[in-house]
Amino acid sequence: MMPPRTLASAAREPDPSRRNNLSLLTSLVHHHGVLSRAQLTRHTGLNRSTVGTLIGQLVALGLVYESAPAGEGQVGRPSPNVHPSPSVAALAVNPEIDAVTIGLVSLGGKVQKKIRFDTERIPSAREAVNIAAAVIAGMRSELDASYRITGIGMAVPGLVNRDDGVVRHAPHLGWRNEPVARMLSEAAGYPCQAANDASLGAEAELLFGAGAGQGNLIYLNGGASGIGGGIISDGQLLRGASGYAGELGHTFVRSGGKTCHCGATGCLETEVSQSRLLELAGLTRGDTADLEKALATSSSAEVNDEVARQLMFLDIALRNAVNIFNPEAIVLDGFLGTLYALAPESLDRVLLSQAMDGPAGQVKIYRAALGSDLMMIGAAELAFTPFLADPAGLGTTTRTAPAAG
Amino acid sequence: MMPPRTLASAAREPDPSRRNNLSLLTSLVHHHGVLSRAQLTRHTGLNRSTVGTLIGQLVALGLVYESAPAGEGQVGRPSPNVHPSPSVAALAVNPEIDAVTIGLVSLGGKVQKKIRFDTERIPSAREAVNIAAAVIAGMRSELDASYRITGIGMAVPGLVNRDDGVVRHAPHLGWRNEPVARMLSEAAGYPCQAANDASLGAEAELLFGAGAGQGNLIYLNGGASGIGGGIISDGQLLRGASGYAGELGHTFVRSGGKTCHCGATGCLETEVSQSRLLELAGLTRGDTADLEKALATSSSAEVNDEVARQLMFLDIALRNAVNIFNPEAIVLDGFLGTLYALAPESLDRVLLSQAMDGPAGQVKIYRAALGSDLMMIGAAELAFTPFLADPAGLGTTTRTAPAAG
DNA sequence: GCACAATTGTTCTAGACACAAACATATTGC
DNA sequence: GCAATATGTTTGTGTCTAGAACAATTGTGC
Repeated sequence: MMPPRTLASAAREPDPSRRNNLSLLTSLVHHHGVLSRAQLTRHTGLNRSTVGTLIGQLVALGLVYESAPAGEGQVGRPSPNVHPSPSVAALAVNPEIDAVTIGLVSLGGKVQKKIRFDTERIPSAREAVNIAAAVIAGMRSELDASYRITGIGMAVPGLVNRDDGVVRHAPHLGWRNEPVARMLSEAAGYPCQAANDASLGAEAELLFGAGAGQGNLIYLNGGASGIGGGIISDGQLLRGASGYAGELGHTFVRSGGKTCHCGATGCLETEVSQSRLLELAGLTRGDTADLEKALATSSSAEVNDEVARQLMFLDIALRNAVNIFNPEAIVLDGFLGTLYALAPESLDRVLLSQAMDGPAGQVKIYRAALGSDLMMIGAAELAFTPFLADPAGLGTTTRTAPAAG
Repeated sequence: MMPPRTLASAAREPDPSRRNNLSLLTSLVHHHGVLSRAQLTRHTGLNRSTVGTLIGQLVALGLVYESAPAGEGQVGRPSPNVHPSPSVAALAVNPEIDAVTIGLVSLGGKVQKKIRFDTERIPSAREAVNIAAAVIAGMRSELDASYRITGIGMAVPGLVNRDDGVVRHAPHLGWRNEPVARMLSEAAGYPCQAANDASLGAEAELLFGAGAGQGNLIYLNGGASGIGGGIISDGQLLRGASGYAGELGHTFVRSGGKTCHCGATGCLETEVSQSRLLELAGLTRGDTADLEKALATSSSAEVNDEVARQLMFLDIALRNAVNIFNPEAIVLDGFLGTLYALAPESLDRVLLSQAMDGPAGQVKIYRAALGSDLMMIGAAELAFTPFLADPAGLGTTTRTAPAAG
């Protein structure tokens, strides 16, 4: 019953051990930026000669390139540096209430291009997809000429089923059950995956930002449209059964609080909000940067009270999270970073005294480091992940002649 | 041609791929109990012939044995069943406020022996270790004759640093900074690891109990000494930076609540407690079984109110946990299982309406299934884990001489 | 009952791969 | 310059898994 064998076009399957080792090396280079061959040998524990052949294969595939050794300081033969190829890249898409941002991120986490398309009103899923597809179509000739695209990653502020890329509910965008990944994939012609924006932010901060190197971190982002969270445990993003995990914005922090749009009462997101701060600071419209400036210079008692109140609720949520996760780091982004900057010692102290001895002992709070590139890097990681799991697999998908970086 | 080579005493290191495959097979057999060779072939995706040689090696090592095929129903040559060897076993130790329980659990999760040693007062760490060591010494000749022991696992109700086996703080036992793993290891002569009891309970329920087969579950246990929790995410126990993760008993559920022994206010553990229920039910002393009987037959309004109150707080904690983890299952043990049994539909309904759409959609609540064997199985898993990671490695460690103590 | 299909264990062979050893190369320190 | 050190490179070897061919065992159709 066996016809000759599987179709000849099928990619040559390498042994799992080879695939695993290539994946390991590529991931290291991607996440560290530059590493010497000797460093790679030490990090992987592989043999010198093995690393040699593996790097050779990666170079032949065009995934990394080697440069002349730095050549100073060390005794012994200098080891060439291995860089991620800038021509391997992923597309990133981030729809928000007032814009759709499209980015091009190359291996190594470098944002090569970022295009923010402002919208007059909140975009529908279809509109967001069309905008993204149009921008990508515009870049198409450049992409085909100079890049190998691993796919598209989409960061959506809402509940996203990571398995099928369906947005279950994005309250601030007003989306419900939108299969955005499939829509964008069909419209743009690249494979696409979607996930919650804060989860991707957590991943980006873990790999390239404030939490670099930590295995356990909590990322909390406060924006115009609420509070999102992402949790990294043991180096892995917490996904949950469908990829909905991480909704720390709906932590219970107050008995008898207002009803949240999620249906419950006393959620962190309803008690701690940027809009209330903006209002008190006398800013009718403004972003996080404006807010920070206003709050730092304000001496109004009303403002100070509100800041203290919000810090108290933030503390309850963080205490909870620390007890549950025992993280090494907490990364605060957006206006939550602003709040923390206003009174860092108070939050540090309260957390230390109120959370349990063990978990609180080591935790450190950081402000986010990646700024506006964060979402692009996080979303791109979504498209890099399958590629990193089998770097040689992309070889078969290679598009027309690339130019060297 | 062959220079000295590495010292002859060094264990023969198999290739990582062989080790990995042996580990995979052994874990499957351990967690499923019995599997046919054909099933193993399908589950692992390995070749028939490869599975053959691997099973052969495991049989030679005495880790599994084969039995005659069931021989019915299926067309084709019958495939022999592969069983975990009952002679491979781990020791389990669980100190509590009124007893120390020592168990012997064999591969496959079967509790072969369980000895409960009642204590007149709360045991100190030294006393608990001495009791365990004495019981193990008593079993020593039997262990040496009929078992291969992978090690000792200890389940402690408190914060345990999993890396070094130090109990940071066990409030109900009154232990602080006790290096119990090292102490017991020295006293009993077997390698020992320690972890939080509820975390191990979660793992046991995942592998052998109510949550079998689920990748994401939350386990909550309510006992005489408070509420402990364990979280399984993507098939892995959440450990956190030091293994302290999972303290769901200290989730914030009430503004202005009493101060908990942990230093914070409004913890789940202070609002939902077994002792208050026992009191109202008129039981001066009693365990969970007594309580369940009393509550089910009681018609006192006072009791009903208290049950409703506790259910409300439990719901807040569960809602939080569901939003954060997006689990498939919640497993309630101890008196929390009792509470749930009293009004299952109310908890189900509230959870569905108050938690966010996505995460709550799929979650199911179960009562724990393993009963009193739970802690033994969970603690033993602690000692099985390193063995399962390298099953062939144990062969070299096989004991013959008993003297160690 | 007997032939045939279906499924699985068994044996043998070949290809892939990582490692170790020996050799080559490049830099530091004296 | 020369030794010491560290690393790239080349070559051979042992291990391991997949695949093919064959054997064994059961169900099914006539």
